[in-house]
Parts: sequence; C-alpha cells; structure tokens
Amino acid sequence: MTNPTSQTTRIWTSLLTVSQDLTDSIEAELKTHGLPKLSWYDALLEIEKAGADGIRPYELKERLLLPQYGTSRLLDRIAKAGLITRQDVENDGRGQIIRLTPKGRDTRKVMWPIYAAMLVRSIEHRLSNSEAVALGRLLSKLAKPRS
Amino acid sequence: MTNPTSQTTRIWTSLLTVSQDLTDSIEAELKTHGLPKLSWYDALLEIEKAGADGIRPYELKERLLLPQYGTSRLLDRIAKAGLITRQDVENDGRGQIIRLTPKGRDTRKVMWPIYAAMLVRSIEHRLSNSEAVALGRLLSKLAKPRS
DNA sequence: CCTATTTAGATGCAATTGCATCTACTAGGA
DNA sequence: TCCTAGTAGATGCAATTGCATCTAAATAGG
Repeated sequence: MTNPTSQTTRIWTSLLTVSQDLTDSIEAELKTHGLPKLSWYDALLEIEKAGADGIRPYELKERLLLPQYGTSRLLDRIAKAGLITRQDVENDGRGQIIRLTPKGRDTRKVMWPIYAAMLVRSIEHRLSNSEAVALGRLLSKLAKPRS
Repeated sequence: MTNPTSQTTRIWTSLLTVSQDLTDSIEAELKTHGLPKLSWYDALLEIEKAGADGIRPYELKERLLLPQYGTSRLLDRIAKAGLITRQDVENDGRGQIIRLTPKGRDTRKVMWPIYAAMLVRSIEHRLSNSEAVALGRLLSKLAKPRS
C-alpha cells in the first residue's frame, strides 16, 4: 500500500480547513446581514449569466455540482422566495426554464459586496500577486479533468 | 467597494471545486466499500491519537471544527456502531471521556488504505515534488490565524 | 405505429444538520 | 453558604440532504 507523502497530507488537510473556514465565515457574514446562503448566490449567479434565455435545471445542476434532487429542491425554495420564475418549455414537455426576477437580481447584487469583501480579506490580503498566480495555477492542476 | 481580482476569484472557485470533488470521490469510494464517511474517519483518528487517556468531546469539537451539537450527535452514532466508549469523568461531573474500542481501531485501519489511495491518486500524482511543497506553503498562508 | 430506453424533473421517507434551549455541574464572588 | 455566571453536553423541532423511486415526456428500434 502506498502511503501519501507528508506534503500530500498537509495539502489535503489545509485544503479542507481553508475551504471550510472561508465558507463558514462567508456564510456567517451573509447571515448576519439577513441574506441567503452561498448556494443561493451561486444559483442566482448562474441564472443571471444565462440572461433572458434562462437556464434549464439540468444545466444548472451540472454547473453547481449538485445532485438532481438537490437542484430541484433548491429551485423550489428560491422560487418560493420570489427570486426566480419557472416556465414550461414548449418544445420539450418535460422541461422548464428558470429565469431571474428583478428581486432575484437585487438579492444577488446585495450579496455580492459582502461576499467580495470576505474574499479580498481572506485571500487577496494574504498573498502577494505572484503567490496568487502560483496558487491559482497549482489548484487548477488538481481540478478534475473535464468529463 | 473593492472587487476581488480575477486571480482571487479563480483561487476561490478552484478551492471550492477541488475540495468538493475530492471529498465527494473519497466519500463515494468509502461507500462502495461499505465503510463510514470521512467525518467518522476524522473523529476516529483524533480519538485514536488521544490514546488511552481518551479525549473530551469539547476538545474533539475544536479539532474537527464541528459545532457542539454536531459533535454530540456524531459521537452518538459512532458509539451506537460500537466504535467508541463513553465514560463519565470523575473530577468533572459534566464531562465524559471518549475512547476507541478495538473495533473502532480496526475500522479506521480498514478505511485508511482506501482514503490514502485516493489522496495519492488525486493529489500526489498530479504534482511534482516542488509543486507540492509550494502548494502546501501557499495554502497554509490562507489558514486562519490560530485563535 | 408500438414497445423499450432514456431523460427531465418531482417526491416520500429516512438520516443529518441547524437552531435554540435545557439540564447538570463547576467556579467565583459577596 | 447562597447567588450568579460560565461550561459540558443533550435534545426538541424545523430545515436540509440523501436515497430510491416515480411520472411524464422524448427517442430509438423494429
């Protein structure tokens, strides 16, 4: 059995703790401002990017790395909050199209500065420019080869 | 409002997707072998490290970055599976001491090679030695200053 | 056409998580 | 001692997640 090197283990534990710490503090910050969670933000952003054409739930699920039922229920909740609309597709009777409402656009816009400030504070301020470039490059080497 | 640089954003998204992908694939691998989840592994490892002295739940919670109630319930489940024992503390009537059972030790031991293989495959094989050192160093710069 | 497969999405039910609160015990004064 | 805070841990209840399955519609093969 091949054991990982100590560097590998160190990378793995840092990866986990860093991403969990950041996620937790961003979520906490959003919550103190009475705003929705990160998962909502991600969904709202993808839907906004899709523009007036909207986006199909199955596409969203791929971009957000969520399971199908998770996507379905996330959309339920976001729709209940009035941030998106669901419209039946005409040429495919199974599907629907998700679009952002003005309120959804607003919500994302309000969330962004808070989110952004945390990223700047937790990442940008801790790395020099060349370190940031290097880290970006190294992390992308660990990303799954696109399926 | 200060927007993050594109490097910052890139780091953040990679950080999230990489750690989620790795976590998901390790969990999946453990599950196909009929083994418990990563969170159990982490707990078992910390408890094992504590040795015969055992460990108090409040210490465990700090090391695992779990909320208090999460720790309490995780320990419930692990105990129900017979992997740990809970013993009342004598000099502090509120507390308890957690220790690993032989079965708990075995379980961790069986989980490790599977876990390890995934780490080697997903991290070690994708980085040169010097890249690994660099990545470890950069990630640790992002870690929360110890409270 | 007609049947078998596949795809998009929803949903019942169990397990887990989050939140708030509760109990029991300890510690620190007055 | 008595009262007040603080700490360790558990727990009721609501929200979320995971799993398996289900429905409806599209597509493929004969």
